[in-house]
Amino acid sequence: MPTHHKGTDSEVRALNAYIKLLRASESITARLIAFLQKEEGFTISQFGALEALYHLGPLSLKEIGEKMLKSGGNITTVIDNLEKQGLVKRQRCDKDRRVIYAHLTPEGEKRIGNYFPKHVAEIEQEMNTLSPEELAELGRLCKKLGLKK
Amino acid sequence: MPTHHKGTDSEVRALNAYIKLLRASESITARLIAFLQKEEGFTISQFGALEALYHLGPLSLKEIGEKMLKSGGNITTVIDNLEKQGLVKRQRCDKDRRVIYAHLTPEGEKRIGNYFPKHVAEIEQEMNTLSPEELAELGRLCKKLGLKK
DNA sequence: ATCAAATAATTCGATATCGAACTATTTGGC
DNA sequence: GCCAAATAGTTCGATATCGAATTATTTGAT
Repeated sequence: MPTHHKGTDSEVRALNAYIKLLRASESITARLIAFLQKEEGFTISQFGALEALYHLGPLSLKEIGEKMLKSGGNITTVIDNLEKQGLVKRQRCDKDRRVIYAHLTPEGEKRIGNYFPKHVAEIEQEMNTLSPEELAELGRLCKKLGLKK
Repeated sequence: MPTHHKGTDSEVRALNAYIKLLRASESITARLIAFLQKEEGFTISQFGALEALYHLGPLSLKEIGEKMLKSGGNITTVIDNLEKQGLVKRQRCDKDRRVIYAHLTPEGEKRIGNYFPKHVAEIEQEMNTLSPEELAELGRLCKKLGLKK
């Protein structure tokens, strides 16, 4: 058997908790992506962009990147692919011509508006293994971690 | 202002908890990836494969895919790139010639063996915002979620 | 008013990732 | 023993993702 890493107790506790956090997040998200794919054929990034535009209205590509925690080059690609599908349209800003806004087309609005409630229902199904109190506690602990740095 | 989704209380609780779970997992992982990139230049997938081989010994490509929850086609690519860098080597199995094992080269062993403790130390830094009791509770809640389905 | 620095978006090359089609090999039922 | 089905890996086309270089535009300091 190969040599294993020996950590301090504190490291072992941290590592175990992190692995479980990651597994939970990844496995739930994987099932949400599978559902999304089956229902609408959107990728998770396409869904993220559509959802931001749906809830916040037209956004610059930079703003979309900030919401989604993704690089500028990536947002260009994702919006390209949504525009090809006719779900989103670009519009250059008149005040500042460096900026380009993306907004939903009627078709895009319809598709995401139809899908979003199903997405939330799926999340509820995934999370309802936990009681309301447990959900609140999980939220509190995750918030503390996410704020780090 | 655009129209927002109205969900049941249960949906709202689930959605809020899920978003925090995702944010915590993504933001910690993003910082771990940045550190990994800076220290060793590995991608997260390369790290995942190296770490599995380091702790478990030689594995078939299929086994690596199962550990990493990734598709077969993806594992082929990741192992290709590690092999190009001379960190891993493929070896066809004699008993069952469909199977290919990957094993660390001495260079690969050295690189991952040197890096892994730093990785754990980073995780400890990230997670030590929470007390040992909170880490245990987080682990318990995440485990319950991950097991779903 | 001018020009350097900052900012927004795009492009490009590398890697990741999926899923489907394909190849090689093994296994199981007859 | 033979062939169909299962299994392991690869290939391919599409999308994602990063970070660095590039282009266009705006801003700020002098």
